[in-house]
Amino acid sequence: MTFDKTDSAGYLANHMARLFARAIHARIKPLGLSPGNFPAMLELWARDGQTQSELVQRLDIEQATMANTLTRMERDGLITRTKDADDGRLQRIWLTERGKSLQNPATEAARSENARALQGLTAEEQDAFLALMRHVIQTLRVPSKTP
Amino acid sequence: MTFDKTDSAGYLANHMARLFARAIHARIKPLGLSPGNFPAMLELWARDGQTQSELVQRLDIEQATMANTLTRMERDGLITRTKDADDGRLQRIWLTERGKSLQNPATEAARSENARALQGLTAEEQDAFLALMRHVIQTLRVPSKTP
DNA sequence: TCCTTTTGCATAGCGAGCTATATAAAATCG
DNA sequence: CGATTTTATATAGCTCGCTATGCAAAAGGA
Repeated sequence: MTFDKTDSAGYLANHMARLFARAIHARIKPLGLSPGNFPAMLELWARDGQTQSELVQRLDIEQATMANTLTRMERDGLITRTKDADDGRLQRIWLTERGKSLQNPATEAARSENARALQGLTAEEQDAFLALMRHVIQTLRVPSKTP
Repeated sequence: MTFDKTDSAGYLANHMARLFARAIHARIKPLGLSPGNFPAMLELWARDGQTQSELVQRLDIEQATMANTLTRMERDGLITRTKDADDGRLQRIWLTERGKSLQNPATEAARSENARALQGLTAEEQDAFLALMRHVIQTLRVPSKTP
């Protein structure tokens, strides 16, 4: 039995994600951003002052991964962390002025890279592609019970 | 201007690839494999004794990444490396017996995880999804010239 | 109230991706 | 032929994903 990697959804997903990361990295590096902190920035641009656990939940990232990412982002002057006054366990995450100022250029970079990646597809194909990815993501999010 | 991550091909690609990696990792861990060495194993199962640079080219992975992956695979008893007699620069990569023996269980694991991920899609939708990913990969492989 | 459990975050340690750089062997060029 | 360039691999050092653990604060139960 042969196994053709170009017929494997998992292989193609990995390859495509690596190519997206390479491309977006090249675009946002001049802004002082990197692919790993982009999702957190998106969340914070939408609502500043979220807690770490809120970000973890919304982005489907492990808590430890988020903690490390936030440490790098703080080091790089994108965010600050403050303890919540009411609940001493909570760390609230706040964008710095520099972090806020990157919203327009960064989202513009992402938008244009997305457009480039989907170029050559009709509008209907683009919509279908996004819908298919969302569907597969939903399916994969329910863990497989390997019996 | 809002930026919805669930409308972003790059964000969805990253999320989907992480979910695939989590799932396939759970399935092949009992075999002593991990997601990163699966592509190299696929190549070697198809043709044993390839050089590192051949693997790099076929898998679209950076040379340094491949070198490190092969070091781990050698450590884990999946492969051995031998210097080529004719060209002293070349390292040829050979599967161990254990490496060869994993072909059937590993490809079976990948096949069934792929099937699970695409479950709920019609056969036509599944084909279309793979074709769309291949198309986007081809587009992304030509580097963007940011002017 | 005190003890236990739950929750939120941090840290250690590994895999796997990347860039940049070093080194050896082969190929090429004057 | 000798010097230079090219090719193949290795290494250093970073990001960012993961699991496993530890610890402090809050919540809940006897």
